[in-house]
Amino acid sequence: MKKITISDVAKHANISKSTVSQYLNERYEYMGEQTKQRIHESIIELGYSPNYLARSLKQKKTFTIGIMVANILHGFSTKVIRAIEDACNEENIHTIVCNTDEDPEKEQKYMEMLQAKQVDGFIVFPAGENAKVYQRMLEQNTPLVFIDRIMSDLKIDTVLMDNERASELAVENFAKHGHEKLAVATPELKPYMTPRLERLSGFKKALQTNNLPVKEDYLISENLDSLQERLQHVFTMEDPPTAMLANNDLTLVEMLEFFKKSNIRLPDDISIIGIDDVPFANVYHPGITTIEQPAFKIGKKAAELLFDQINDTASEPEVYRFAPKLFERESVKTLDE
Amino acid sequence: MKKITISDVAKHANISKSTVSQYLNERYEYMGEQTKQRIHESIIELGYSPNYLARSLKQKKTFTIGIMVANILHGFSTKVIRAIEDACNEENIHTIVCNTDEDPEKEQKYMEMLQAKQVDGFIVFPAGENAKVYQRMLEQNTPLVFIDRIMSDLKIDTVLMDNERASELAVENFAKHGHEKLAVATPELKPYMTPRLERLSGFKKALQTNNLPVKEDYLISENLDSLQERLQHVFTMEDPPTAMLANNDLTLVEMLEFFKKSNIRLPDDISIIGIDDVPFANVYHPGITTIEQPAFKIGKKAAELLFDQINDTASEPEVYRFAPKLFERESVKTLDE
DNA sequence: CTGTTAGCGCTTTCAG
DNA sequence: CTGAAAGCGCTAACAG
Repeated sequence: MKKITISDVAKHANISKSTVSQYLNERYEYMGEQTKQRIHESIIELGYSPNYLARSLKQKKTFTIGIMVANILHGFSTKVIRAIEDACNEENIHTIVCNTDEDPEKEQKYMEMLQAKQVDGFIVFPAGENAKVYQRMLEQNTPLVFIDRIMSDLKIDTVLMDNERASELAVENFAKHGHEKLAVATPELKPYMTPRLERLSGFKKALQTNNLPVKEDYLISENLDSLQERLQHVFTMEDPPTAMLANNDLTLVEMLEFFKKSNIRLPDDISIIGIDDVPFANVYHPGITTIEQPAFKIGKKAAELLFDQINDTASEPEVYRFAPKLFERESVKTLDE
Repeated sequence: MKKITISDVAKHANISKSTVSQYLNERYEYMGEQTKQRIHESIIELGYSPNYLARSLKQKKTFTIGIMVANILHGFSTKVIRAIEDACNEENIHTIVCNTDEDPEKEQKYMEMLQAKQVDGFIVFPAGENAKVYQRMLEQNTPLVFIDRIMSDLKIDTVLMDNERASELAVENFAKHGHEKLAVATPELKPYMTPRLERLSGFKKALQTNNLPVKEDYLISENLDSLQERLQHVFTMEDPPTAMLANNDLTLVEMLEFFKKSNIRLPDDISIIGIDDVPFANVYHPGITTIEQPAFKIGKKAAELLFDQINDTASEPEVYRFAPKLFERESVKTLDE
């Protein structure tokens, strides 16, 4: 089946290409009613469908954006992406999402290929040390917004959760229930991993403002692979914590696995709170108190900021933070005096 | 910053456009070593990056495919997508994924827009009654492969799990542990929802081959919203089941919620198995025996089939089924005589 | 080994 | 109100 083009339609309707083009772009201000009719009929008769590629080439706009994410398998990313896609759908924009696996080279390659495909902009969860790449985009005026990680050297719109507030929420909840020996577990820290860093610093700050002791041994930052060993160590200390914050969902799962294996009972032996939403929070025994990231708000905002940049209606780049929300369930035990 | 094009490079290198084009496409068979050098230098000096749009227009190939999925928030879809993207990455193909929310109109609109963008093909989780749309694609020779749902009227490559086998696996496991009163819960059935249908039919068949009674009351197919009520009813019958299969992850969660609320203990009061992988299977008390879909294999195969169609190396359309895998944990109790 | 030429399918002045 | 013509950036014969 041969591709049929605008010229075929024009010929069929006995009219010129440009008029058909006008019609397609709904610029029928001065167009004859019957011309319109004729075009319309020809289009359906021929089963014409326009070639956006050609249009984009001319208009220098593809109505396509790129999203760079570490891994779509991660729940937070997936939600953010969904929110972005919903926002894009309203504007008839499509999204190409790429998994960088936290590999800066892979990210760079993807971004360059998408640029070659002339995408209108990028929303990226930055994969670490790629500053020069972003810098170049900036210089080329490529619309760009970051999610989740702040790169302080770069003037780029960034949207993320108020991570310090999240830890604070957790600490306050533990404190309210009478806990004083608070621990936190976070995966390995890297300088560009804003959320982990901020959640940890927020935790420490909150300890202080709540006049709670900060014990270095309780501040666990460890590769997920070896987290369980580390926990093993902490929970065989003579004065183990009574409450523990999981800095993200993966950490939570590791913790739970460890507790299960070690026969440490929730919430009697240990109270926990997890940052990040997990699908089983409700059905677990006990239900797990969680602090959710406003993933949809974050995605929506990021999309809006990008659209503003694309449409040249953007203001100065800023960092936008969204409030976390605590869902109290049963995993924090109330301690009596 | 003005976009710099192939002509600029040609001019800068004192050479013609076509030679530069050759260079870019690595057809430097007869190209002078120094010409190559010159081009190379000009390219970096000018910071040239090719415009794939223009190339695609000419070549009639965009190296982009569309994926239509009900909702990326669903775990199975996400995994399949990830597998597809990995396969695409090897071929330098990009994917545009669209959420249809099971809405055929939305699906149709998306597919038509992507066709207008000249994508090279589609992988789709069909959203129900859109046969005419697919039919048209077929007639236009648009490469197309289905995942998860079979549309028997259409000759289209389809890849999915062997769903009947999954239920059979569950029944066998229950039987092995001495259970005879087996129930199954599935969300609402629609004629095009192959997996649900097949899992249910597989369940019944397996009951028979294992000489187990099939009791209609135990075959629960219900909207997720009202599933809990229905379970309530089943578990207050005089002769409740001792084992129950959750036909998918969402159903599992509903079931667990119900059991928790109703103080029905796992696995003492009820044994369960869930089809679909869930992130908490291991950490739950008790660990939940699950039957996993080979999502990655499915995604990979779908991508390969699509590539074959794109490259005109495809054989006759077929249905490909992949084996499920059972992970035994602690949610099935062994019954004594 | 390199340059010329003619498009890919569409949009967009600019005349008429 | 409609048509002619140029051109978006690149590729692909075909000459030379």
